[in-house]
Amino acid sequence: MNWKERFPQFEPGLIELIEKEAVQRSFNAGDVIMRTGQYIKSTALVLEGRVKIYRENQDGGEFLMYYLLPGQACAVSMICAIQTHTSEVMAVAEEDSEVLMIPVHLMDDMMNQYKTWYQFVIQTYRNRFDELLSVVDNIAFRNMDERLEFYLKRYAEKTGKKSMDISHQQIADDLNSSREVISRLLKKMEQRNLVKLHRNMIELT
Amino acid sequence: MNWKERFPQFEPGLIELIEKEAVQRSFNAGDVIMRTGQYIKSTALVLEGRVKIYRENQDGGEFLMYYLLPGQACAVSMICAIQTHTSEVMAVAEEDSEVLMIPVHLMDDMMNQYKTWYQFVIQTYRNRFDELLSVVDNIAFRNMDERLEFYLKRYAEKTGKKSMDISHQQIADDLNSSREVISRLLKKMEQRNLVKLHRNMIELT
DNA sequence: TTCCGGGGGTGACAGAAATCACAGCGGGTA
DNA sequence: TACCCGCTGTGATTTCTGTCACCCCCGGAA
Repeated sequence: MNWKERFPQFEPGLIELIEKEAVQRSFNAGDVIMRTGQYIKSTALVLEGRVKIYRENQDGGEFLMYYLLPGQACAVSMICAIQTHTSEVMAVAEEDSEVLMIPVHLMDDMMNQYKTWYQFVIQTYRNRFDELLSVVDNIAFRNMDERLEFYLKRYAEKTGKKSMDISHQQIADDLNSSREVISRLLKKMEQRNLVKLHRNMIELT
Repeated sequence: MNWKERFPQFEPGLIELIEKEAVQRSFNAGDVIMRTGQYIKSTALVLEGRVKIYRENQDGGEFLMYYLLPGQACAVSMICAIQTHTSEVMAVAEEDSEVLMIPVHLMDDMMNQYKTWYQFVIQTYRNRFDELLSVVDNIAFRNMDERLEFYLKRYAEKTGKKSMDISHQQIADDLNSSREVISRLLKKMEQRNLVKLHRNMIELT
């Protein structure tokens, strides 16, 4: 699939510029696309696959904030590009993914010259901001059992799948919890007929 | 103080437009400037005082996200203005405050016509996004004792004061915790010589 | 002065979650 | 086949936090 079909709203001049200056990169499932603290040279637009954005702390803890789907962009890379120049988050490919990398030095001109780009950036800020607000809701107001349900439900929404190939340990990492807690909560959910548990796979019902 | 001195970066045409269309409003300490779910008619720029932005949940819980100081604006009111049309947060004046209200129907034109406004909006998104990231850090990775320390330290930074006129109950509300927990943690901080406790007042040392 | 309500201290307890310990199971590899 | 390692289940224990009960203290109002 051609990348342009992911961004039909872009105007011709912008498409031409991106065509000339941007680089398309492929990542395998599990690859780290961007590390916390890494110098940011490009803004990333997702073309195919699915990317998870994590917040990390010093002690090796990590916390899944949200997903990026095809047609979406990393708001953080747009922000960091101009402010701090190093990434505040980690981006990981959850599936094999295609990503379009646009050098940050072009951002200013693109914002000024191409209205469709400007609208895209504003829209990206808005969507990610909204998403961050619901992340705050979850960790500020909800217990782990509700956060786990939200986690599974969101996965189903984002992927359209009703089964998840994932270990309890990975879920615990995403929620910054521990494997035992997640196992126990999943068992309770199974007793309530919300899920069926298998090895390395969870069926959502 | 004239409002223009708070926004020296604005260009003449923009100042003229704001002068003509915006309304300046005064709030007393404790006044609610905007409620969750309220229809948004204006974008708010803070001229004087200090405004606290809260996220609320259905059960009456609230959670302080960040402060707005003079010269800053509510990113949420910019976002909601166009997307959902109702506020996702609550804004409360912590001190007597002056706020400039700009009707949202002007936003589109202002973004297009006035580069200094556009830059201001982008900058606002960035700052609030960064602030939200550190909020996520705190509640995702830190225990209540560290969150309390962050809360006090941030207050000192934002106000430049080294004493806080506030009850333990109000702190508990801001952190979505309970009065007893905050009292106990403050006592421990006092034993470590980080604070001195008084009635309705905390001295930061 | 007395009364009363809000602020603050403290112990007892309950529930959520993290941690430790250990056992069974399954799938891949030597 | 035998082995190993990662995934899962489960009990015991501890820590953190929220909740309940009850106390005293202060300051303003009557």
